[in-house]
Amino acid sequence: MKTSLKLIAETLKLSKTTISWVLSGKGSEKGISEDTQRKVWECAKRLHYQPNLLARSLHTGKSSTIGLIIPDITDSFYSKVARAIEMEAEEQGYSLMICSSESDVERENRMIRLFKAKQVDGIIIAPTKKSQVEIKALMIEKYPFVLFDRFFPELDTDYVIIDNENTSYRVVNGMIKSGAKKVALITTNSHLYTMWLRGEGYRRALQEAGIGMGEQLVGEVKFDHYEEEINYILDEIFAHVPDVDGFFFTTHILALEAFRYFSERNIDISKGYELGCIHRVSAFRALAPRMHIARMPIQEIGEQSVQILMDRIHDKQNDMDVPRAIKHVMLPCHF
Amino acid sequence: MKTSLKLIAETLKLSKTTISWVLSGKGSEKGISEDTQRKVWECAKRLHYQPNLLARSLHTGKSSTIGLIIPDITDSFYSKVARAIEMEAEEQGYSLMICSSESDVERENRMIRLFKAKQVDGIIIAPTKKSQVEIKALMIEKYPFVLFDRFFPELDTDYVIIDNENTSYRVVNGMIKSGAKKVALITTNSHLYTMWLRGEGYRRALQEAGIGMGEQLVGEVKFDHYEEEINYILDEIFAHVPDVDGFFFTTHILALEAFRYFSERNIDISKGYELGCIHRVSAFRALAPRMHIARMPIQEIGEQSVQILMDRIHDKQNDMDVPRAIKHVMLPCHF
DNA sequence: CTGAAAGCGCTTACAG
DNA sequence: CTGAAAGCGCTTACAG
Repeated sequence: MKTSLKLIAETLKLSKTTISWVLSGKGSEKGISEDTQRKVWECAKRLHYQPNLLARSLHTGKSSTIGLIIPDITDSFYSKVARAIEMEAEEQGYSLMICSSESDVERENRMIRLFKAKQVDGIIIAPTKKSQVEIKALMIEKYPFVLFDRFFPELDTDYVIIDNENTSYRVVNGMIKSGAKKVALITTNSHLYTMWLRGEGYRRALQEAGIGMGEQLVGEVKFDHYEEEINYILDEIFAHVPDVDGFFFTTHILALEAFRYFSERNIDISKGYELGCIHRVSAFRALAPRMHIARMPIQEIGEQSVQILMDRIHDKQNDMDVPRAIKHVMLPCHF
Repeated sequence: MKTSLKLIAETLKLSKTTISWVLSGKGSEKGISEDTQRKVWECAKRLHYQPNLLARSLHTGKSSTIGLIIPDITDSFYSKVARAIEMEAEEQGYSLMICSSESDVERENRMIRLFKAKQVDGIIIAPTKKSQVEIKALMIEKYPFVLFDRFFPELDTDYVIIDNENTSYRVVNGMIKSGAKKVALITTNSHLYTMWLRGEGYRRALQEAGIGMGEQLVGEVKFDHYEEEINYILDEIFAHVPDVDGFFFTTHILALEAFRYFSERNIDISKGYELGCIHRVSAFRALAPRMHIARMPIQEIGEQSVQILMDRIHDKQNDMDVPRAIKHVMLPCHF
């Protein structure tokens, strides 16, 4: 038989109440004798008692668990944020459930519903473009949640993002300062506001420098088949702008794929080209030590997301009538 | 008020029982009139009813959830296996909780206890070397679990691993066939049986080829500070064996770090060197397209781990007296 | 065709 | 100092 409060109570001929008080550390506070307390602890240990957290949560109405939904667990950016969130949550006494939406709206919606059904206390989401149905439901129900990395300008939710426009601007600016005159933009998913902003920063940098831009320097990669498509797109750029001397990648995934292309085409990018990218992966130090990189503030994203969520959770549990203001956190990248 | 069975029952002036039957799809089976069923569904939808899975699990004794513990969620191998496991589990009607042990035994033990307290139906673990306390507890309690990637030869548990010895052998053999004569081994964590076996494969390949080996060709990197240590270790190898012409890395992380070293030292590994590695990351296609790589059978590891766990879970739920035999699955890598 | 009742394992007012 | 009792939201034998 599984060890439960009841079993301990019967063994010791005490009530479940007493056992519960002692084991939850309220023994002395409730005035239970030292002697009894010792016996209870001893017995719990002997029978390897493990409280059933489901039962506890069912009663208390809180699970001390938060859910995290990311588009892709194998993406180094998201997995690093996941780790930061896990650490921060743990510090706050919460455990984390991680799910991957695989950038699939339906999957993401399912995950949100599942988290709610499992009574997580709050949810952190890096949403997919069209995920509004369940997100709106969360808003209506006042279910604690916070978005990160991506958000919906038309929805008034908490979110934690990086300053995409300015980050891009600074990276591209650095490339120009280093001598690049014809900088190409390699990007993807521009329908995401986050990605669109990265394009804006690129454009502003070129404009300010009085450097020409144009359709021919912009490569929009469809993310579904980026491996093949990037070949075509880079080929096109080289064909139309033979003197291209810089590539700004809006994500590390595109950059890595481009390196594969350069290698296959025997293009030596170590001279004559300036490269730029948002988010650093370790391979870059070998592939392109001189690349202009904006490092994601992983730690800060994790901490802020958890912190905001904690506030929402506590507000809800304390039944605040006047909710605190929506938080929009925009973090700078590291250079 | 939160929508519950009770609320629907009161609204419809029916019993909770009826609502429960209908909503769990057993309406017709239990002979509940079409009309009532329609009403129940309509009402549930209107009130946005979401069953409380905690309550259900508490009653049924199963949570339809499995736990996964990996040493590092940001490691591309583990995160890919995690994704494979998530997909496979979902197909079996289970959802997944992922935790990272950060290669910390105490953390891992805590995670195992937490999973049990949350009543997950089973656990999949890529264990840290010394994690035996809670693993043994799982064995004693007959709690369903399966190890992957790493295992304990002295413990009789289910596990899914790759054929480490033979994989290494084949990679190094390929390097030798391509002309390498002085192949260095760059490895780490050799106290892990898994890693030790990879060294064994290397040694067998050299031996069979009648190629000399020796202390000077073996670099054991302490994993804690591998970034700095690999510099020292590679420097040593070049110093003592100037004509070294091959490097076999037992993990992709070491290989990536070595590429950074080669780049910093201006060593052109594209000629005159054979390289080998277990597990492929996308950067390799740009860094060293000719590298000899054994690709991890990610999908198979995920599927097999989940499958074995499912069997254990079902056996337990059906109270099998005669447990089925322990499963040791050893998968080949892809070449 | 439908319902009353017990129970999963906890917590927590309330009572003495 | 300790206990009896209710309740969290479900499911499921049992009864009619």
